[in-house]
Formats: sequence, structure tokens, C-alpha cells
Amino acid sequence: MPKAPSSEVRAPLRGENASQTGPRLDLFKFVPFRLNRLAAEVSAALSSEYQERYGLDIPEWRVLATLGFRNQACSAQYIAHCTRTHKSTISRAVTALMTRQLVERVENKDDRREFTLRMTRKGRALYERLIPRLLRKEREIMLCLSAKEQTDFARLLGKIESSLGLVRTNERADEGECY
Amino acid sequence: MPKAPSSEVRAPLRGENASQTGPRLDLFKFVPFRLNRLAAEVSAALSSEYQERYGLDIPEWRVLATLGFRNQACSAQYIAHCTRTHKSTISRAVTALMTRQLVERVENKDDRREFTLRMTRKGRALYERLIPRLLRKEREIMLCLSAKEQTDFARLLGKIESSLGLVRTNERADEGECY
DNA sequence: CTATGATAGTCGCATCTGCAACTATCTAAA
DNA sequence: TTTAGATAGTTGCAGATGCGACTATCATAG
Repeated sequence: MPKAPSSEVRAPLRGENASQTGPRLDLFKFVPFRLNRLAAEVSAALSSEYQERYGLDIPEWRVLATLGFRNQACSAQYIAHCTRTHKSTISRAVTALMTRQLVERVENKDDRREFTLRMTRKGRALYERLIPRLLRKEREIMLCLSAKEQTDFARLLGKIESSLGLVRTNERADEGECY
Repeated sequence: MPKAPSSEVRAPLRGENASQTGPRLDLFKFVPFRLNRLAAEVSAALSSEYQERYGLDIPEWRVLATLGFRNQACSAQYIAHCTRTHKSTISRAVTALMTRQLVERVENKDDRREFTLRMTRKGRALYERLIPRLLRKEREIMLCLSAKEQTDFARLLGKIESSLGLVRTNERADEGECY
């Protein structure tokens, strides 16, 4: 039976409030809290790149990242699914990106409900400049781990993601399915 | 469900878009994105406990968790520091908790700017009921990892937290410093 | 063909939360 | 003592975002 890495009892119990009987929860050892805090901190560290420098917020960056990596046009709905972002958030991000002429869209003749999104040349240029900076930032953050620890960490993250149903189930990443 | 791209409709990708030369960034392998997504998913999984069942939001839960674990009265500022939550957010959470009579505060005679916060008996009762549920949820989520993997994961998280300055630097947890 | 239901995308609304200004209070230095 | 600066906490405001309603379109069953 795997032991949960939490709720160690080492808190001060001095004072009059000794009525505590049940299990304790140390926020600093509670994985959900730690993940929230860490994600927020890492995002803040990256925002200097995509936000301050290029005026992108997180949803906008996710749209560009999806279009850029797949190197292929796709719909807003697809981006929403892949990035687990609400479709209204993606819709607003796309609107903003179109206003800045970083992304363009064309009607899909086969299904006139949806639009096919593509980066413009200008968007592609911004993307190409941004990516190295973000990858460098990520490397800097992960530098506190050894190479083996980094792969271990990625593997453990993957296992948790899988068990929560967060990842695509197959490896046909060049096809449409993302999960 | 993204459809197979109909190549006749939109511009060819390999031909024109082959201008891609720089490094690619796979969002699904990008740690900052993965942390964000995972944290959001884990929070959503827990919210059924503290939100739906007890009507607490995350900041309120953090206030209770801090008061409950330390089992000792402390100021709002202290909670804000410890949980890395903005003081205005904590202020509103405390107001809500006082309205529900889950928390009370008394003036600090030594420093009349700050208030000393304490859980009420009612707040303590809610806390004691909530904690086991949250710990169980955490265990469920981490159950996809073996015991060793769980401790490894916690250790790696800790290393990243340390390098980002997210953890308290000493172990005088019974004193005021939390990081 | 028509009707029913599903899906893509947009938008209004409500909520949340960070920022910054503000009050009150404490500290320290002139 | 007086004054300037720092700190605890509150609140107005604005930006971000999830939810749900809405339109338009597609798919399928009858």
C-alpha cells in the first residue's frame, strides 16, 4: 500500500487550542496546494517573456503554441480540447490575435460552422522569436534537477496526467486526435 | 473532434509553411503548461469536497488550512505570506468566513493594526470533517504512483520549489517565519 | 422533406482576483 | 515631539474567465 506523502504531525500544539483530535493537513506537504503554487510561480516566471515582451496572455499563447507546433491549420474547438481551455476563452484569444493580425481564419467549406485557423506570416515570426526564449526559461527552471531527475519528473507527471485522463491516448500526434 | 484536413480547401502546409526552421515546442511536453493543466485538474477534483459540499472557495480553504494546521492564532498577513495569496484575497476570504462564523478575530493589543485570527468551534468542526476527505482525495490521485514514486515526486517538487524560493528556509515552523 | 438533436463559435453576465489607493497604526529618526 | 516611512487590512476598479444562452449549421431518424 503506497503511503501518502502528507499529513505528518509536527506542528506546534502549544496554547489553549489543544482540542484538535483528527488528522492534520500540512498545506506545504499537500500535493494539490503545492501544484497550484508551483504552477502559478512558473507561469509568473514565463509571463515576462510572452506577456511583457510580446503582449500575449496565456490563452493567446496557447493558441499560437498549438498552431505552431502542429504546423497545420485547425479549428478553435480543437485548440480548446487540446489545451483544456474553455471554448469561450479560446474564442476571445483568437479574436485578439486576429485583431493583431497574428492569426487568420478561413471558412471551412465542408462545415460552415467552423473556421480553420492559421498563423499569419507575422504570427509565425513572433512565434519563432518567442519559442527559444520560453524553452530557455523552462530549462533554467528545471536546471535545479539533474538530467535523470528531469526525466523522472516528466515521467511521473505523465503517469498522473494519464490517470486523470489528461493526455492523448495514442501517439498519432500528426493526425487529428489529441486525446 | 477535428476532421481530417481537406487539402484542396486551404493553403498547403508543407509547401508554404515549410519556412519553419527554429525549434518546435510541444505543449504536451512543456513543463509549465503541464503544471498548469495538472494543477487545474487536481483543483477541480478537490473542489467537489470543499466547494460543493462545504461552500468554500480556494482562498477560504487556505485560511482554514493555515489556522487548522498551525493550531494557533495568526494574522491575515501571515496567511497571505504562507500561502502566497494576495492580501486582498485573504481579506475577502476572512470576511466571508467571519460572516459564516467559521472564524473570529480579536484585536492585537500590541499592534492595533493587525487582528489575530482563530477558528471558531463551528469552524473547527467543519475543518475536522473536511480534512479526512481531502487527504483521501489526494491519496486517490497519487495512487497511480508507487510508494517510491510518490516520495520521489514529492522530493522533486521540493527541489523545484526550493530553487524558486517557494519554501520556508528554516524549520522554525512554530515561529513566525514561513519562508 | 421535416424534425430533433448535436456541434462550432459568439456574447452577456457574474464571479474572482490582482492592483493600487486609502485609512489607521506603528517605528524610527530628526 | 514631530515627521517620514513602513506595515496591516479594506475597498473600488478593471481585467480575465467560466457558464450558459444564443445563432447558425450539420447529421440523423422518421
